[in-house]
Amino acid sequence: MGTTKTEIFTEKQNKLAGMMKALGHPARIAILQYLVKKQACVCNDIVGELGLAQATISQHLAELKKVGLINGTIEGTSVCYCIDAKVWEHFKTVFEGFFVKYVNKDNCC
Amino acid sequence: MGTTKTEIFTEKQNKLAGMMKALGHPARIAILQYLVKKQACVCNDIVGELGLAQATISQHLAELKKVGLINGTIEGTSVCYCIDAKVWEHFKTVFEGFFVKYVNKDNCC
DNA sequence: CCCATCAATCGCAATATTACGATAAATAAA
DNA sequence: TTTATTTATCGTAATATTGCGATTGATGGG
Repeated sequence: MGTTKTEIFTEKQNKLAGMMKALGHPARIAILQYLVKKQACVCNDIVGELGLAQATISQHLAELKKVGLINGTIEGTSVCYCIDAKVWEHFKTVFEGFFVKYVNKDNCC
Repeated sequence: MGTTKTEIFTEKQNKLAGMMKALGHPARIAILQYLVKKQACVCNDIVGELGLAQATISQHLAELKKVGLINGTIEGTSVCYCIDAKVWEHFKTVFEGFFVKYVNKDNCC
């Protein structure tokens, strides 16, 4: 128990849920919004922006990297992060695809 | 520790993250897809559709209800569920608003 | 009334997530 | 070389999530 039963769902369902989950934390939302706002690579002043410890930010960055939403490139002694435009677009498309499917009929409730 | 530090984020960031989190599990994705496919109120044959115990499904339904995505109306001895069109539309709009903000410039990474 | 059925809730166990201090590894500056 | 800075990782603690069996409360049929 305690583990999600991924084997009973389709690959697509698991993938979509994973994408949503990656965005399911305010720190990760904030990080992405910051990167979007800066419209450029951003060295890790993210730690200064949010009120979380460096180790915690690093963990959140790793999760965003895991789903491919951000890239990090080593820049001397620090690391620069930016949004992966292609993956960002993919997320957008997949999410739109999910929500577009519902056409409002006359439901009872 | 262990708790998300909601107080350091904006209301909007917390809300958006909460919405994403609600969709961050394949069972909840599957439930919504099923309701969308049926395009109608659906009594709890959802339990038969997915391979999860009744108690577990009930929990997932409760979470979807919590964010308002579905409504449940008592129909005799069973309960009928359907998607809340207004909230569905709201999710769609908010998600689109989040993703639209990124315009691809020439980034370094 | 008595029994069957359906769905929410309780209680529990297993696992995942969040957060942070401490440490390690890498590079830059002195 | 020594020191400072930056970031990933480790270890740990607190809390949340997932899943299920059992129970409860409600309704309908007999």
